[in-house]
Amino acid sequence: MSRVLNGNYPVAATTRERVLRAVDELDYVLNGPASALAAATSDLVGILVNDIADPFFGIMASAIQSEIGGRAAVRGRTAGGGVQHGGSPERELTYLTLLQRQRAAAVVLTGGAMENAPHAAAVAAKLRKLGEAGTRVVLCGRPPAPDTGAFALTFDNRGGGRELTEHLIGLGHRRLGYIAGPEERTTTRHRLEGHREALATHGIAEDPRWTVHGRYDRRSGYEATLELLRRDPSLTAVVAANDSVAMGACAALRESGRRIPDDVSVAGFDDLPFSVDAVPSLTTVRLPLSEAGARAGRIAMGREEPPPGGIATVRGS
Amino acid sequence: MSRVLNGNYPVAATTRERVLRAVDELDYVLNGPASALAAATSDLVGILVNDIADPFFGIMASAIQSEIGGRAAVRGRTAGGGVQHGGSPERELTYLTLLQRQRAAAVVLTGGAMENAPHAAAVAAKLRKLGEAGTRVVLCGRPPAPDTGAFALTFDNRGGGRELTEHLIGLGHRRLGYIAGPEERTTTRHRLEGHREALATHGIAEDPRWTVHGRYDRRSGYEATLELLRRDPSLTAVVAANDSVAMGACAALRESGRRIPDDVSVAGFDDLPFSVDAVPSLTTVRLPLSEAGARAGRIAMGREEPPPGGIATVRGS
DNA sequence: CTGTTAGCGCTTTCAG
DNA sequence: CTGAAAGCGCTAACAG
Repeated sequence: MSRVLNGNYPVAATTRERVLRAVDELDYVLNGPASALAAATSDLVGILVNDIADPFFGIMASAIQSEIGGRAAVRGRTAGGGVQHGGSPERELTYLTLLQRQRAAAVVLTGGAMENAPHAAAVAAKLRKLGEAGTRVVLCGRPPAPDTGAFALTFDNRGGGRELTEHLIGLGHRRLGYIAGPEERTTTRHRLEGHREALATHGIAEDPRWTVHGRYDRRSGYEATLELLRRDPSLTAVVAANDSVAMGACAALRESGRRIPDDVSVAGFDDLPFSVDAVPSLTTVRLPLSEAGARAGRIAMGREEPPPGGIATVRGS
Repeated sequence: MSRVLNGNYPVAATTRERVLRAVDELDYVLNGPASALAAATSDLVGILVNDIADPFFGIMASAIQSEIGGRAAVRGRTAGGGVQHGGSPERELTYLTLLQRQRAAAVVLTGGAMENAPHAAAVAAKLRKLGEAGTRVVLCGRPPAPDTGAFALTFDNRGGGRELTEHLIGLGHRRLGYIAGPEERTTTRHRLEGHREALATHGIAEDPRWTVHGRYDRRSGYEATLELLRRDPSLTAVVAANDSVAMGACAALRESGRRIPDDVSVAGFDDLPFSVDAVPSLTTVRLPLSEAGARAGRIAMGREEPPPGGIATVRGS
């Protein structure tokens, strides 16, 4: 009987005993879809990531998952694997619909959002609809989505970008290359804005040759660095969109015969586990991936009070 | 009407048109649980991983997912996140039951299995039951589970371990430390057996001081290396359970004032993306993570013929 | 505390 | 080709 299995109803100890034994003998397993249909809610929570092979998302997903104990469903946005075509808008919506179809109890969207206007509007509409249907929506490491009812735990990408560049400027650098992420992504834009703020603050004029866009992976960092060096061989520092890109940059610099950090300094973003082993070690901005993920997971489960106003910036320790 | 949405039934173009418009206007979304209940099958496929924050699993999961397009559900076995207590047996079974409850269309179990006898039997029983219920079960990077009906795509951990150690022996090493993974794991045992085979082949007597067990993470590699050096400071090579462990080993060696590879050689396993950036670069065994994952995904979807006999060893390229 | 009953929203027959 | 009807296995509400 459902009453004993769900434990949300008074049952005599003796009856419970009897039911439990029967369950055991027939190794009966509750039918999830039937429960979900009858109760009009499933206990699934969806986690949307760009690419689960990327530790940036893996770490957040792991933290979220550890908080929602045994009912996770991580769904990749882009396929990852072979063709890494960056976050594909259609797929993001498709996955959201899938979760909506499953009547998910909660959905956590991780990482930066795409800024393509129509797509952003479509996602916002979808989030609102999910919220109305009773699904808790949490944005983790992603900017707020106004008027959707979604809770947001954001990172201070702009501030991080600014501090990183200020650090390099403090070291005496005046010609800094910048390898940005894909265009039309909030993460890309915010980090770049922070970088520019730092330059402006210190009266360094921007040179358009010093910025190049790429993907968030190592190969892209390698190629972009080659391009940067071609455009201006006198650069003394390279700021990368994230740590993977920074690793690619290091490889390209080494191949070009430059020593790090003697000839050129390299800076990254995210502070992924492998960064500490880069030799010589990388300057990078630590993002509280685990902390944010854990908190997002708890909010998704309704076990933690959402931040006042529904929005909070999670700071590194 | 379900007939047009599922497209598995002849419908007049005009009727379809009418339905589609209505769907659009009401932004109607199919009720997943209801479909699953009525049809007695869901289209979910579960992916079990030890720790999604570990790129070893992330890469496989990504590849699997890219093949099952839009119906993945990655479920972590151990929580990952903070306390990395290795794969917990109970949780593995719990997740399997969860998938069984959801009437998953398929389940992919990734990575090594635990060798604890009662637990292994319990898992085998569960897999058999899943298979009987019509769920396709695929083991990816995991040894076969006899008589369960599960398909297995295994890695040649033993052969890889052997070749790795032979490579080091070929370089002239005679005193090799070995940092093994957690005990009672197939992966750990197979790699270690390969290592020992290589030693035996070349007439090198094993010294019990040279082997130490740890976890599959960087910190463990760091600590184990310190222990190894304490036991025998004259080691000239360290073979690690995987690349993360190898990174920790490198750090410990450097701190102890040893140069790599001049004083001590280090070897890893898995060939994860960051390994290439370890300087000087790490000798490591490439595991076909993506290839195996992709194939496992296709088999799970019924889009690829399972290997003859249900078992295949996936080889690196 | 416990037995009974009416749906949940779909898929799948079975007749038109 | 299309309408109608019978469940799928469970939960929740209602009487005992």
